[in-house]
Amino acid sequence: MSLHDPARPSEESPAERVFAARAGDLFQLLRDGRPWTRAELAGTTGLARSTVAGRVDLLMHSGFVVSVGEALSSGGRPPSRFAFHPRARTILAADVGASHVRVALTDLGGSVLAEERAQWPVSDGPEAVLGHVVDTCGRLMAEAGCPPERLAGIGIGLPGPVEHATGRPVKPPIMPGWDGFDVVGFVQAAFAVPVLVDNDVNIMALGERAGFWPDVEDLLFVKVATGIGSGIISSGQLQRGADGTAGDLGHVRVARGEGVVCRCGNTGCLEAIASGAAVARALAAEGVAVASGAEVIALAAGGSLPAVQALRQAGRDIGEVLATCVNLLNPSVIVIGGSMAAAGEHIMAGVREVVYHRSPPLATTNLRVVLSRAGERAAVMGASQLVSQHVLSPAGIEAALAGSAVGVG
Amino acid sequence: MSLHDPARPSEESPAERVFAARAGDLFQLLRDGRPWTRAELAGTTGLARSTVAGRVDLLMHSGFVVSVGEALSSGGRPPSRFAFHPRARTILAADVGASHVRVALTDLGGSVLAEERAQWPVSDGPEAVLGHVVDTCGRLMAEAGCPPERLAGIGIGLPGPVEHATGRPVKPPIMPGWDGFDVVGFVQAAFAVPVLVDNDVNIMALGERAGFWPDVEDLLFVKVATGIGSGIISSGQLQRGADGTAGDLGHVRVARGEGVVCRCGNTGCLEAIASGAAVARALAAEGVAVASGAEVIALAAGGSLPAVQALRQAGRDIGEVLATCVNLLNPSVIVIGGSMAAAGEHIMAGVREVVYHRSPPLATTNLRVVLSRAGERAAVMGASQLVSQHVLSPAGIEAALAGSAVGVG
DNA sequence: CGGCTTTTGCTTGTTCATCGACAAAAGTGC
DNA sequence: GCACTTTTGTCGATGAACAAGCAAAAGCCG
Repeated sequence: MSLHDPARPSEESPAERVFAARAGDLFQLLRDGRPWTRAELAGTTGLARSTVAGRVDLLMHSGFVVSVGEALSSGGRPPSRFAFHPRARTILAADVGASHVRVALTDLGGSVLAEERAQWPVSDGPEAVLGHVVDTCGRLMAEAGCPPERLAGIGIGLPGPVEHATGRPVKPPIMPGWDGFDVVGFVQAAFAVPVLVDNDVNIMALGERAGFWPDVEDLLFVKVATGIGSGIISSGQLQRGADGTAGDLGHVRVARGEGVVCRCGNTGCLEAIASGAAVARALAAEGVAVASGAEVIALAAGGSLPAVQALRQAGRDIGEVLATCVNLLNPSVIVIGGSMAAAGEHIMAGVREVVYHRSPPLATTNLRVVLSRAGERAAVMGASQLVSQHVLSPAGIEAALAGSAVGVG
Repeated sequence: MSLHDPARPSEESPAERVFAARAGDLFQLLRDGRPWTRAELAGTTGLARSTVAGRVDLLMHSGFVVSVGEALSSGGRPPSRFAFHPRARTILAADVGASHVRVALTDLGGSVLAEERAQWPVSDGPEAVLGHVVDTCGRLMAEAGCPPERLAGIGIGLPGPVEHATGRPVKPPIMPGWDGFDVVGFVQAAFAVPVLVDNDVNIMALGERAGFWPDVEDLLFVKVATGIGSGIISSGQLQRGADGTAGDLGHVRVARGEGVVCRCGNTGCLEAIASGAAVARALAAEGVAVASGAEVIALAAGGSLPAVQALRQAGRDIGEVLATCVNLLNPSVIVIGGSMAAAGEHIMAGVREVVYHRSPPLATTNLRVVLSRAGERAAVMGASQLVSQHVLSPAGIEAALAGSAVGVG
């Protein structure tokens, strides 16, 4: 802040210390993963060395922080260094898609330790699907030799609107039987740990950011697959909107879709002309034998000109909507993900072409439009992130410290 | 949170108290304006009565809280009640428009105590315009008999992109000479108080929310005047985007604008067909003698059918873009403001027509599209809010308490 | 190999916030 | 008018957090 506040003339010694009152706050400094010495911590927080030493002791006993050898000596005894230990606990992350379920075991840093994917239609209903999730969770834990008390929490992504606070799906269009289902309760019957649920696109945005854009405060993740959706991170925070339906790009109207009927009932929706299914349909109408978005991608990879052109056009259509998003949200990174992102540069070229042409110069000088780097793992990474955000927050650490100290592997 | 955290079995007495550690935090409870008794505060915070009593004493000495008589006795000594005292300090709020300057003196609750408006083109440059602002500020303070030490801060809205953190305009299109100007420094040379600067549409959103939608977390304020812009409040927080240009609705492409050249150089911008100037131009081309948006409104008020139709069409065009915003941001309230909002229901009818037709049912069941209630005062109310947010935050209150205690009027 | 430097662990004393109790104040109800 | 109830302000006690000081440990440097 560049503000001048006349109330405080110059004596700042007591006010500066407001910072790290508890061990949980001190831990936030260590979360960056870099090793710290006690002296460095004392210096940046302004706390006494003895205080810092006590806090660090506490954190090391809980296992969240471990010693990582010594730093170079500067003429005297070398300082010992320690850092956040992501392996202190594990997280179960589940990505429930329209027709598949992916479950991963990750550490607190989001690194995937084990993973399993299965075909499983979400239309089978919550008990069946979540039953499978719970089974797989148990199996992954057992195989990895991870005792239950090491489990920090479970994150779950669902392919529809979710009321994040309660973890219940809200009138999801493609999840029959799931409306209002108590996902948290069901899962906690098997694992007595925090369970966090969110929309799949939202957690993909979280995952992509946590893994590859940690310093970006305004990021838009666009999922292009059977449908089209987005997760919005503004001011470093996931934005869910009033009803948890924010980021619904699929049913935004685009000029070129005029007259095309969408599955939502309206006409002109982006999804009706640029989703994987829509592109395949358009090509099939031209006489090209394709039945799905995946086949279009395969064709384009093989050099088929119509397929390449169709993908590029889909990119332009998406870009049309993204240009509006840039005007509206002014993100610094737009990430294109989802299964259709496998078409790589074909779609990207179309997106970039329109976005950079249609957006105001001030908002595009710092704008990057990139392909997802997390790929298929974006969702489980995000689900893991959802949990680690919760568990590693100052309050979460305090709670863990107050509870039993769990040993580290 | 409905989360089950096994780390804490049942003994919650020390953890519950984490809440209100300082007087600034306790003050946040009192900010609602309702009167509280000490017992109520102790009950909701879990603090001891004696502790609460001390905090309240501190706050009353600073003047931010005053006694407001006694509550009804329930058989014993009646409890004394106290509440936030908005008159404890005053705020200067300036709304710099393209061709006018409005300066208001408000209290901490945002109530306007005195106000002055003058024609003053922003193109005269920062020294001239801000010189006028500072002069007017001084005059308002003197006339209201407000001593300098009662002034809590100054909020300023400017008609262009502003880097909020530094208070400097960033390449503003209609403010020659203002690019990068140190607004904060200039004003603080005259008044040694916090000075907060932001985009005018952003503060209008803040003002509308603070005054009329205090409980709404997701609000979109749309200003329709010479240009078209918006201020976005998501998760209760003003969203400025990566470069401070978020909410720029004016240059979003709309289908009906195809081929119409906008002042920004692109074609198809919303502003080129739906702003006050654009509507007037369109009517003039049809042979109706109008030169400005204000004249169109006057004509429509007089019953001119072409004017009414033109306004309604502008509403539809704006609604087209707002439907996209609803998909993207899922707000619970959209407020239409700016000078063209004086056309009232003509524009609103068009907006509602399209928004409710084009947006998904889940996002519109709780959506309200309303006219600005703050009207011309939205900007100064928002500027005031910008300052009060800063000053009445826990940290702000702590700082004020640490400084000198100022008497109350 | 010994002096020097730097970190570390421990201990001690101080400070500060909070709590609980108690007596005075200020009402109600009989 | 008196007993009872409820709030209020004050006071001492408790306990946690913190800063400072000191000796030991563990490396550099000559």
